Amino acid sequence: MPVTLVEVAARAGVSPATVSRVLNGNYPVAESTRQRVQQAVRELDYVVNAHARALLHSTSGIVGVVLNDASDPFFAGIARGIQGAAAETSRLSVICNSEGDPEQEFAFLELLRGHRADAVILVGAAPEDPEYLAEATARAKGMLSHGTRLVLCGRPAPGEDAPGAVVEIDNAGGSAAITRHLLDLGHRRIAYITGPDGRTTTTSRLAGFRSALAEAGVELAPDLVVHGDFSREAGRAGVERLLAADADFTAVLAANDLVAAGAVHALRAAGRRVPDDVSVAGYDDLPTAVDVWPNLTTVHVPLEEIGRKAVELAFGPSDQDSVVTVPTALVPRESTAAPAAG
Amino acid sequence: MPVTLVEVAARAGVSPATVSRVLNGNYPVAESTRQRVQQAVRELDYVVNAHARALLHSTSGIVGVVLNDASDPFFAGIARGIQGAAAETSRLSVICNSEGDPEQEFAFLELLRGHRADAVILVGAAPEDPEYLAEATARAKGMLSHGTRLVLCGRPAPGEDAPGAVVEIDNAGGSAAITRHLLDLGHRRIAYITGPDGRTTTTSRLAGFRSALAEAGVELAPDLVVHGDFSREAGRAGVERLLAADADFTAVLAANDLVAAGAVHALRAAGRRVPDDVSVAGYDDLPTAVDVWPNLTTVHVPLEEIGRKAVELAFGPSDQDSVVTVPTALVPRESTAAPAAG
DNA sequence: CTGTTAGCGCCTTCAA
DNA sequence: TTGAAGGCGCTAACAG
Repeated sequence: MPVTLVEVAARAGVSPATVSRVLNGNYPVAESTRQRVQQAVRELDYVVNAHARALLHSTSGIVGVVLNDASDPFFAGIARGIQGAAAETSRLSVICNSEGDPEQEFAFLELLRGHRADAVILVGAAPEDPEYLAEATARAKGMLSHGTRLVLCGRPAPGEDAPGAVVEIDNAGGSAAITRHLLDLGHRRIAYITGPDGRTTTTSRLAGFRSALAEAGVELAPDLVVHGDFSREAGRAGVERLLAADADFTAVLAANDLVAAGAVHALRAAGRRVPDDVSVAGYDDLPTAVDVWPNLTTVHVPLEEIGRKAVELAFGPSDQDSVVTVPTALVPRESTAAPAAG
Repeated sequence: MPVTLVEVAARAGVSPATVSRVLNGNYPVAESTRQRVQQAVRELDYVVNAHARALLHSTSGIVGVVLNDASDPFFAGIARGIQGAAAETSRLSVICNSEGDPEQEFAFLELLRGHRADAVILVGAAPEDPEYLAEATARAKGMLSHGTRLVLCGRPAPGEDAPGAVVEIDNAGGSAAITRHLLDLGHRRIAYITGPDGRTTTTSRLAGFRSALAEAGVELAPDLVVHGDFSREAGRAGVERLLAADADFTAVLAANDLVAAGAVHALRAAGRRVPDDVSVAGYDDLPTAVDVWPNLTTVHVPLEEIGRKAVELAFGPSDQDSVVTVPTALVPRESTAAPAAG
């Protein structure tokens, strides 16, 4: 149904090759001929078939992005950066929501490979399951050997020998920094609501928290760590569990800002004032951190920049695999304060 | 670099045609042959070249989504629905952020046409500029005549004769409903912070507000309508302008929840309690509506469902262009209450 | 400067 | 049940 180059050629009274040359502009064509061709292109409303072109070049101009859920503000931020950087080089970014399901993730990888994506960017925490790791590494090798660049984004490289570039977030560092912030305010009994179990991000953020406590010589009561995921609901449930267990804490550090938002709610519902009675801190500095009242103290993660960096690595000149670690920064706001005396 | 079907054929000791038949499964092949072919496919880690296939079928399996900004929760919600529905039919969704710029929007349309997208879904409010309308209508006709389905989502059809399917949001209706909610609580001096000027969504939400007031016989002071966009900042600035002008109001209705969140902030900063001194209401029921304190009274818009509906229209059996209007629903929460006496 | 030719990877007749 | 041949739309050689 769409117009083809041959039809344009016929209309302009030239050969297909000439039309192609006008379109691509990498070749001398007489001005008058060019005019006629462009005229015909406009009249027929012709657009080159990207597939036919991809067949020749074995490059498609598409960037695959595989993430848990693009409507989650964390992923949305990164995806935005990727999309922007890709668009600047006339590349199309294809977003695939894996819902955190490895099977779906692999299925999308396959689809993208079929479309000969120039690069695939895997965003977000990875399962720590060794079986997954093995499979992922194998897939990664497959993609690379078939000419698709692979970038891991927000997750560490699956192993020493695993190929591909990596944009890591300094999760442990940021987590330690915000923990020290709470310690500096005078908190000693800090509860922690984790992310989903068995994910790299969860582990490293928790590790940062523990290490900062250890460094300060503060012991962590085991009942102060409650498991959750990255949702508001987890924050609410986490605080409710802490309160039900009558746990003794003056601050809550949450795996991310959504969890922190949920925690603030639950605390308020239980009649505890934030930060007067309990301080709450989050992570990621999502846009919603300033919707929460009091505004969340959190750790800024430059999401959009991470996305751009990933594209840069994907198409950068460097042929060797590189690892970039993006720094994080403490953002003190109103949800944290010194603990009440006593 | 990637493996081709011919190589698989060679490895399996059969002809390319046979491999193709095994892959597509629409044709009888001897069981033993099938086995050998599948073996070869696995060994070589072969994936069909989607471009070569697209060349034959003139269908690509991709759905283009053009929106302002996928990291905006409104668009993110719709995009999520689209992506889910598309994935269920093995289609890839390509997200393009136009940043609200018509030129970029058209550029993406061009790109998507080049990729022979099976359908293009245009999401979000459209400029009301007649020049834009004309251009958009022309483009739409072009796409359709070249075999790409077009669905407008969250914007009205550009005109009577404009082609394509439409998923409309009942903006005027929802806006009228929430206005009545405020009226029922006893508010008479309601300020309104609008969306960006000259956009269909802005206009229809404002119209709903006005019509509900008119219906109730309440006159609207012109200084109570302040212009903004769909951001938190606009909400903040809007309230500050109202306060600076010493405007007389007991409630603020915002164009969406982000604006409402900003409004709540500014009111609190000015020492006005919500809802005791001033009620605030939003629109869209974005996830962040419950992060705001007090939780926002708003109008629920089924974003994900809208996305799914759009895909349905795009690939549904119906050949005629259809218009679906998605209903909205009032969600009363804590940010609205009866005005203080006096 | 322009036209002709061949082929990218695959699928679909048509024959065998 | 399988193979051979042609062509989808385009571009990169190679002539002219």
